[in-house]
Amino acid sequence: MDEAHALAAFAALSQETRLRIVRLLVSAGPEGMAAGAIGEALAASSSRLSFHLSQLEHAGLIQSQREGRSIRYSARYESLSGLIAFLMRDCCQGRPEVCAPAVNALAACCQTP
Amino acid sequence: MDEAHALAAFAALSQETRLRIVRLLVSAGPEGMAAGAIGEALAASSSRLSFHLSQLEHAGLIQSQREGRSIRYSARYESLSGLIAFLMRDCCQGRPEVCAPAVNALAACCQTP
DNA sequence: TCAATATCTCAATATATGTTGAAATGAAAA
DNA sequence: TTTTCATTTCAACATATATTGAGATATTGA
Repeated sequence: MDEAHALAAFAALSQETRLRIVRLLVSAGPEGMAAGAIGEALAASSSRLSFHLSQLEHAGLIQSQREGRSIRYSARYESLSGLIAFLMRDCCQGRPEVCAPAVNALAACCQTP
Repeated sequence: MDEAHALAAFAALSQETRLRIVRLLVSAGPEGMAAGAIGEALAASSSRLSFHLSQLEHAGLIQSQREGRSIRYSARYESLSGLIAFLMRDCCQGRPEVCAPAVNALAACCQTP
């Protein structure tokens, strides 16, 4: 993850519809969801949804795969990880207590059974 | 961290100068840096810097404290943690391997001695 | 108090972004 | 091979954002 990619990713995440799409896909897991299902979940028109999905894909935050008539979108977890790592790089400088809250906050998501 | 705050934070991070400021302050530690030192490090004019610092502060990503003639800015680590947690909420759905890369990427920042 | 330093505010300008609705594309089923 | 379904493209419009330079405000030291 370099600065240009991080900027594109943050810009993509700074729009309501797109942030909702990403969060929906993050919680949908690696299987993702068909575009139509996403649009239904978010009450977005097809052209609006398509516009935002394409922005997210260009930013590298999601990926797509055709499946019959539908197109299935899923979160790219590696990009999200990379973005987080880029933002927090060198956060400690030898004092882990500084960024421990961030580490714990993220680790907590893995303990929701 | 709610959606509105997350959107404001991502919008703040989606601009080159502001992303650089945040990363500079993240690695500067809790003591932060004076506005002048930030401007010097980033080669930004005073009005431009002031504009972006104020956006970042409004977004809750940094905080300021006057110190004599200068104003010292520092990263708000709790906000960054909250943002990460908001983005990745429910990423696992019982399958920790899905978001383990993100957890590891962040934890790695604390092991740079 | 006066001058110097540090930072902020404002107005003008330029640029980028999101929404809508209609029409086009592409794949599958009848 | 025509129809149906799912998604994308396009143009027009409205809105938001970043930069610049000049001037204003606040704090300190002479």
